[in-house]
Amino acid sequence: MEATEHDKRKCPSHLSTGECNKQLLPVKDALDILSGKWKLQIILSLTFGKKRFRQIQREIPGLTPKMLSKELKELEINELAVRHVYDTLPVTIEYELTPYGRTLKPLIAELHKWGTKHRKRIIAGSRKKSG
Amino acid sequence: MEATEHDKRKCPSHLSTGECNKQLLPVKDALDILSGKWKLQIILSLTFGKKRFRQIQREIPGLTPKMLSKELKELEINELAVRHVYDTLPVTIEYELTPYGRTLKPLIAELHKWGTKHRKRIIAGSRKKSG
DNA sequence: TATACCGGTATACAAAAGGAAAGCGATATA
DNA sequence: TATATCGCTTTCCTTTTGTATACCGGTATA
Repeated sequence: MEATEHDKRKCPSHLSTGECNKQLLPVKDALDILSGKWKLQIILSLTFGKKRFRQIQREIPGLTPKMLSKELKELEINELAVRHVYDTLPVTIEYELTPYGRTLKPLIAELHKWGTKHRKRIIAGSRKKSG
Repeated sequence: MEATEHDKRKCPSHLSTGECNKQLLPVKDALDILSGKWKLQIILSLTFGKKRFRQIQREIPGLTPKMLSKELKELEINELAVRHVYDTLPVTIEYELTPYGRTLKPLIAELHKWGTKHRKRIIAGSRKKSG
């Protein structure tokens, strides 16, 4: 009843392969937004308040201005962060998480939850393998 | 009271920068497991039952054996999938999601939820920008 | 004048991810 | 003998991602 006789079975009968993949698009979107070497750290940095460019850079060792610039732009495009320009002399610029950006919080919390369990499991597993 | 006078503020006072980054490691783990061009599709394919190598490949247009092989290995290492070798002639091989692999479901659902809202928001936004 | 900070950009390069195509040993089919 | 299927691996190549470094115009500070 559960062996190898399901050669044609793929998706639930009401979904074509194409529809299945379509379901994955939003998942990929969410994943893309969080992916990239510095995104999470930058988002985390901004959850603690408005920050200036150099300030973020100083907080995150190894982060180059090019990368920071690029990632901040992506956050802006996705409306997760805003760039404020203050009319001082010289101009002061600050980046801030938007309320929308803060809606990522529960999602990141879920990732953290699963990731924490996974760390325990895999580390425990590798200990066992040689014991 | 919320302008530029918080130059030293970074993390909550009880967390050092190092501790903050440590909190991000499990999040990155979870992200890494789901990242990669074909992972989600492969996982999805396996949620509908055991599958043989070529079978998965046929279901996912564009997926090369090299990539499939690589991604399946990663799933195995993380104990999200198992590789069964049946003693037939020639040997038959099947891949299956583990119960542990199925624990990804709620996480993927969360990603889907957020991603769906985000799609709507960004698509609506880009319509507005030229209207 | 020289130095440093600000908010970045530009250029060149290296590393990682992914794609295209061929091939391998085995079995089956004609 | 020639062809095809299975479960992959290998090699070479392109694209994407990230790094290193220098630089820009502007202001401030010595």
